[in-house]
Amino acid sequence: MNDGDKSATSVNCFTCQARGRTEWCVLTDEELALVDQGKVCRQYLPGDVIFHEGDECHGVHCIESGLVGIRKMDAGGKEILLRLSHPGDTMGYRSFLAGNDHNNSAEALEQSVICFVSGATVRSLLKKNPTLGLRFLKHAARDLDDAEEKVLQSTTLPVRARFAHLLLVLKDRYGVTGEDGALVLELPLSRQDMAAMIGIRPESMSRTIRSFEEDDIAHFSGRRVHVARIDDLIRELEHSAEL
Amino acid sequence: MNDGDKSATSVNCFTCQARGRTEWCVLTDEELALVDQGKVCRQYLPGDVIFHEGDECHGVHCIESGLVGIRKMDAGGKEILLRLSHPGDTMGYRSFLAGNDHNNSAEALEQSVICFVSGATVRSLLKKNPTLGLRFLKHAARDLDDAEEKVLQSTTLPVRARFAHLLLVLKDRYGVTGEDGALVLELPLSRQDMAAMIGIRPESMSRTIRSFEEDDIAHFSGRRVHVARIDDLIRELEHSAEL
DNA sequence: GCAGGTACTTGACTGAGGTCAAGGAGACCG
DNA sequence: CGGTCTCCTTGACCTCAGTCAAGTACCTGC
Repeated sequence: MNDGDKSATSVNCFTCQARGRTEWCVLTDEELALVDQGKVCRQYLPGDVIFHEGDECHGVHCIESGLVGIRKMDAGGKEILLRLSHPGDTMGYRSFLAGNDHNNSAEALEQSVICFVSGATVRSLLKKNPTLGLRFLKHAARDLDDAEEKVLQSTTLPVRARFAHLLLVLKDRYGVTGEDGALVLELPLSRQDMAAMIGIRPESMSRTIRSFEEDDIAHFSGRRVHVARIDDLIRELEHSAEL
Repeated sequence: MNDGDKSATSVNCFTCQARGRTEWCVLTDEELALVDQGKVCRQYLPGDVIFHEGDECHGVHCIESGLVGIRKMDAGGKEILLRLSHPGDTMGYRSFLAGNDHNNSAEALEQSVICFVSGATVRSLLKKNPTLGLRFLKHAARDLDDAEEKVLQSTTLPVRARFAHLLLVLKDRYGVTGEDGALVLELPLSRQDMAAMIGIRPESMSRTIRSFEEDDIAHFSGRRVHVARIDDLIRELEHSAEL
C-alpha cells in the first residue's frame, strides 16, 4: 500500500531470466529492443498493489521475478484469489486487448520486479509480429480452461476436495520429493490466501486443515506441508466425486 | 443423440446472416472463399450433440442459426451449463488452438445449422490474415472475463442473487419491453438448464422461482418470464452483496 | 384409452459451510 | 518490558441449499 515506495530498477529484456517463458520469446532481437526501450521496471514489496480492479489499463505488466496474486472482489467486498502469476507471466493483456479497465487487481505476494510495457509498444509489436498475438491467444485459451474448471469445481465439489485439488496443483510448482519419497510443499501462501483461492472463509480453511491432519492426509507446519502419500489427495478428489 | 440423423445442408458463407457477428468478418473475399469451400454444414435437432468433452478437436464449429449450450461435466457426472452460443459464434477454437481435446461439450438447444471448418483451413487463414487471430483473442478475453465473474459469483453470492443476475444477463438477448413498460423474457431454456447455468439442482431452481413469485419479483409461466420492475432484480443482487 | 417418458414441483430432512465471538501465537515497535 | 498489530484457531450456532422420496403434469407412441 506504499505507493510512494515503488523503486524504479533497471532490468534488461535480453538477459531476463524469465524471457524463455514469456510470450515475448517469439520476438526478433530488433523487436525485443523495442520492448526493452519502452518498458518501465519497478520493485514491489509483499502487499504492494500493481494495479487495482477498475484502474484504466494502459499496457501490460511482465513479471521478471517474484510472485503476484490476481484478486477479484464482488460488490460486497468479498474477495477471491483467482490465480498466481509467476516470472515470465504477462498480466493485464486481456483488459488491454479488450480495451477495458482492469477487471481484477494484482498484488505482490513476494518481493517482485515487474516491468510495464506501454500499450503503444504492444500494439505495434502485434502488428509487426503476428505470432505474438497467437502466443497470447494460446495463453488466454489456457487461462480460460482453468477458469471454467474452477467454475465447475466451485459448484460441484465440497471444500475438502477443492483443497486437495489446490494442493495437487501447487505441487507442480512448489513440491519437492523428500528423501523418503514423501512429498513436501513449501507454499508461498498464507492460509487466508489459500482459503481465497478455493473461495472459502479462513475459518473453514482452518477446519479443513485440521481434518486433513486427523485423517493423516497431510501435515501442516507454517507454510510447509508434508504429504506422505499423494494418492490420498487424489483419492480425496475422486471419492467426493462418486457420491 | 441421433448421430445418424445429422443431415448435411448447404450454406453459403458470403450470404450467411450471421457473418457480420463472426470473427471471420475480417477476411477478404478470397480468404472467405477458402472457408466456404472447406466447410461442412449440418443441421442439428434439439438435444443433438455437436461434440463431446474429450473428443479430439479437428477444427472449429461456426453457428449459422439456432442455439447451442456449452456444458462441462465433473468426474462425478455433475454438469453445468457454462454458456450459450448463438449464431455467429465460433466454438472449439480454444481447444483447437491449444491443441487439446475438447474440454467441454456442445449440445443443440434449438434446431441449429452449424458449419465445421477444418483445422488446416483455420491454420492457413491465421497465417494469411493476422487480424483473425486478434479477433479470436478478443473473443477469448471476453469469455475469460465472464468465466472469472462466474467463479466469483458462484462462491460469494447466494442462489437468489445468482438467479437474478442470470435473468439480467438473459434480458439483453431475450428481453422485450411490454406495452406497460414491464419486461418480458421469452427464454430458450428449460428450468433444468437455468439451474445448470447457475450451478444448482432443479429442486432449488423450483424453490427459487417460487420465492421470486411470492416476493413479486418475477412471474413465470412456462418459459415466459414477466418482470414488473427490473430494479427489483438489481436490488436482489445488491442486497445480498451488502450482508 | 393406457403405458412409459421426461420435466417440474413439493415436502421433510440433513449437513456442509458460513457467521459470530472469543482467545492464542507471533512479529514488530514504543 | 507491555501494547498492538495481523494471522490463525476454536467453539457454538444457524442457515442455505443439497438429498431423498413422492407426486403431478404433460408429452409421445402403441
